[in-house]
Amino acid sequence: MSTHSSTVLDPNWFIRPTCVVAADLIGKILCRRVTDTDGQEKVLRMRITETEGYIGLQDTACHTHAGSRTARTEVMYAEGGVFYVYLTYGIHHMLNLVTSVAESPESVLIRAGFLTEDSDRLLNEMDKPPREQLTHHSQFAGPGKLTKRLSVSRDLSGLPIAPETGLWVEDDGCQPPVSLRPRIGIDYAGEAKDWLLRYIWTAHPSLSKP
DNA sequence: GCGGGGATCCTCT
DNA sequence: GAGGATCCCCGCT
Repeated sequence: MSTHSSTVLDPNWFIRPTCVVAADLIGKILCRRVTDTDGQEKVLRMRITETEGYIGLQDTACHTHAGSRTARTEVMYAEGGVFYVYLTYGIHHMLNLVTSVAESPESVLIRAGFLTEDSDRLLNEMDKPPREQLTHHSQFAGPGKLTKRLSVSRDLSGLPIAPETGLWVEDDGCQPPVSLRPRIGIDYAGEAKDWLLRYIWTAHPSLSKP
């Protein structure tokens, strides 16, 4: 049980420079409304430990590089405060939060986090296979695993980051130490692959990589 | 219409 | 550390 009070981040909170949002999101709580086995609505709460910024036209690792604008990437051109979800490697859904002003197609990828204690117990109870029930689920290291466990998929793309959509972010005042790293999995991106746009909760065990 | 590649993860060695 | 899973997306014809 948390004794801290949390406030919901308004979609307008994301209409700021992408690097600032990506750094500020470390320690915030990603909240997902789910239905448990009894048909009861519950909320899973995952504290964010790792993000990456993708900064639009000049960023060769970004889907909107050089102004590329397709049906998939259209939502990135919206005003900050909506989701951008896409499929990669044919398997994994990637959860992004669109940032900055309209026509500035940038976003923050959520890469890792860990469940609050209450949510960890809830997810264990919801898992059907007995073998899974013994597994400790609290660490969500990697963007594909994270979306799978939180049931995030493409149908959320373009919807607002708000409780009405069932996925939102809360702030309870947590301010962990943050370090910068190069982004993961973008070796093809020329000099942009070395940009320090990956933000991590310093030395946290839930990170996808140190 | 088609072909190649990808902001990953898991398994096997 | 290497490789396969698996399929949407995009660029080209």
